[in-house]
Amino acid sequence: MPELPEVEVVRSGLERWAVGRRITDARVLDTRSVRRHDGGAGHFEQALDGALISGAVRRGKYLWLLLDTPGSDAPGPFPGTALLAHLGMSGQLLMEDPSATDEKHLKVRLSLSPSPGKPDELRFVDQRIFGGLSVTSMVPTLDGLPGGLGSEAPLLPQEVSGIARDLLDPHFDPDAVHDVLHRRKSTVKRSLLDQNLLSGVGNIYADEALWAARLHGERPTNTLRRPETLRLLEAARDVMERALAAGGTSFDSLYVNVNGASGYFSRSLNAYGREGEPCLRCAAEGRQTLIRRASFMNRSSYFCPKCQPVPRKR
DNA sequence: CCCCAGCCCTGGCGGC
DNA sequence: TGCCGCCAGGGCTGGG
Repeated sequence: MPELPEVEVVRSGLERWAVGRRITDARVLDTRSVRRHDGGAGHFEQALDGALISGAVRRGKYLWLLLDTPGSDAPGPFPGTALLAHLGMSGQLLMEDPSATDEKHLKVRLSLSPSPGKPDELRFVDQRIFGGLSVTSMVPTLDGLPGGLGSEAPLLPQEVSGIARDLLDPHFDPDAVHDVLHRRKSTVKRSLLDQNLLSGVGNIYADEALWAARLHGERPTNTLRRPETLRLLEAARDVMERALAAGGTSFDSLYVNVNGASGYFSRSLNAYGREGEPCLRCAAEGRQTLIRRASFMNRSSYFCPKCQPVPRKR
């Protein structure tokens, strides 16, 4: 289940292996993987044909390849287009030699212009088809700041324009997030997962960040004090940075990075998935407390009832 | 503004 | 042994 660190691993891989090369052929093998593309699979293929990949950019869990398309105006104020990708639950972007056997769930194949020492195919593989690709137009960012990591241009794919900056973005503003939270009538975990407030945090890292910051996910946001918000955001950033340093965390064996190496990292999580197991912080302090699981938005939340006390009903 | 249910989808797994 | 139903996940839509 790729979350932000895994997507960043993919982005940096694409920057190294795909940027500067031209797409010489695009083939959609399963139209469901391009269902969000306006105009259908044929148009998707046509839009990529001959395009030069000039950058690899990410915001939250969205990543995109900047395209210079032949026949369009030369680089300049014209925003251009991008190949936008979301990996969903099980998406992979793999650089492969064309002779490599097709993956069972191969959905899209892009042939790239030859480049010494680099594989010539970029493949999109996706078992569960929650992810997808589309070719989309770029629009200006509202704040005039760079659209994401990997580009200084103040531009974003149109679909990403409503997605907030993520915790690894140099322009992320924690104080502004606190101000919104304090005004908002909601709860902390729900807001952590709100991609319009901050992006890139999924269910796993939300639980890990809450555990690290000793906050309960049902805590009303309007009771948060600024230091608590900053502690929580810092914890979330820290969890993601550590995962990124390790090459991307995932305990889903489906996930592999852009070079095909598994991003699996067997570091034990502190909260997520640990129902009935001891809270490690409590154990270190000489207590035995068991991690609890609760239903949340058709998913699960894991927390320590001692370090993360359930807020009183108001 | 906020919340929730439902949908997209596959395959692993538990239960019978 | 096989079949069925449940579960996991993010993002989006539409309705309350």
